[in-house]
Amino acid sequence: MSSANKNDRRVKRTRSALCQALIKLSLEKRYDSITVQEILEEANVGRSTFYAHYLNKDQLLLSGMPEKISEYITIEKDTIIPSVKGLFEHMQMAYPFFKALMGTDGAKVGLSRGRELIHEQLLEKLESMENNSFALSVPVQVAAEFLVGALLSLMRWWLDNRMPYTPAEMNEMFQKLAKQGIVVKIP
Amino acid sequence: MSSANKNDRRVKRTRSALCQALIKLSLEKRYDSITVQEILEEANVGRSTFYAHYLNKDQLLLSGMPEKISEYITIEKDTIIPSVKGLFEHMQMAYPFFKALMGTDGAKVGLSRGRELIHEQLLEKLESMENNSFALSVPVQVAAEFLVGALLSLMRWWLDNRMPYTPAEMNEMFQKLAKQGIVVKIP
DNA sequence: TTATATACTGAACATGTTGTTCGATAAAAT
DNA sequence: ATTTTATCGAACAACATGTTCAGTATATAA
Repeated sequence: MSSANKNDRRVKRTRSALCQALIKLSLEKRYDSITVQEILEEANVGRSTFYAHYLNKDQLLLSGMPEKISEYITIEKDTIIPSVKGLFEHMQMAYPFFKALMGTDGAKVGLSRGRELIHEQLLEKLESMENNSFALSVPVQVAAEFLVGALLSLMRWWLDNRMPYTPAEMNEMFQKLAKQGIVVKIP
Repeated sequence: MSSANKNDRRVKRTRSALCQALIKLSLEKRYDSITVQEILEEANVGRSTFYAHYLNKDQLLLSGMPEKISEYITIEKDTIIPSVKGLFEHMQMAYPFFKALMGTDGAKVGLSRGRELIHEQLLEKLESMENNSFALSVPVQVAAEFLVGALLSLMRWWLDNRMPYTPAEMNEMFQKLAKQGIVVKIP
């Protein structure tokens, strides 16, 4: 694969067209049910050209994924739990892509990779947190799994429901849930 | 499909063989990569017979899934968050099946259905909770998504890591995380 | 602008999977 | 023993995947 002179206009044009086509299609139907054939037709690209660039459909999707989620999950001054405001903002900006990637009918491979990235990042933050006058209520591994699952779930729900809250609100709620739990005693 | 005299010995034998074969295979390789052909060979069942019983591979898997998770997520006397001890116990008993269903390399359709069932159940419990001198810190929908994701994530992690804690311990940790959050201040 | 390099096309191909059909056979139920 | 029906197994069409190759179009660089 990989003809790969990334600066050649034709290469950029082809890759872009394929990526756009996949995203467009994935907003119309289940990711699993999308065939390479359909992508080719939508993008007006030849079959052999596709395989000159990507190994398969999944690799095409992953090629559009940022390498580091780190930049979007940050620790802010007076918070204990990492902030995910930047993450939701980024999702908002690239909504169709993330919908394709992690929506209910999205790509398993996308969710899987996303989970890895977020897990990595969150685990690091949690571990650094432990040296900071705070202790976890359960083993780090368990806390990390709990949080990753919860966060991914919220992300997905937010995408599926057309982003019903602002990124700031989502972050606030995530903070509250993670830090204080889901329940508040009535005074 | 559906020859469907469920009492016929042959039917029971065939269905059982197919189900066992799928589970066995899914412990050896990724669910996605398992073909009907392989299942047939493993189960020693004819191709046409398979399609007489199930629409496809996914339906075969789902046929082994309990209709109601309700029985395994219960509300106990002095807890606020529903208990998931029974759920983990049930997973322990049917470990290979649940590994196939929801392990990292498990079936997307299985996870998806599992999510629906647990979501339903958890939402109901949360709503009934609200009438009971407790309030949620965020909208019910958000809390439910958060909890479902977190729980599924823990379940999957627990299966992937060969059940490193007892069901009672998993329940305790889930309770703590959900009720009080992940962090505890050092005294 | 011309020359060269190379990305793209499109069709053909082998391979593998899916789901269906049907007559023959085996094994249940009665 | 007879009837009913589940299973077999082979053949089939439809479709998707990934590869190959000669011809064409189009960047880039001189």
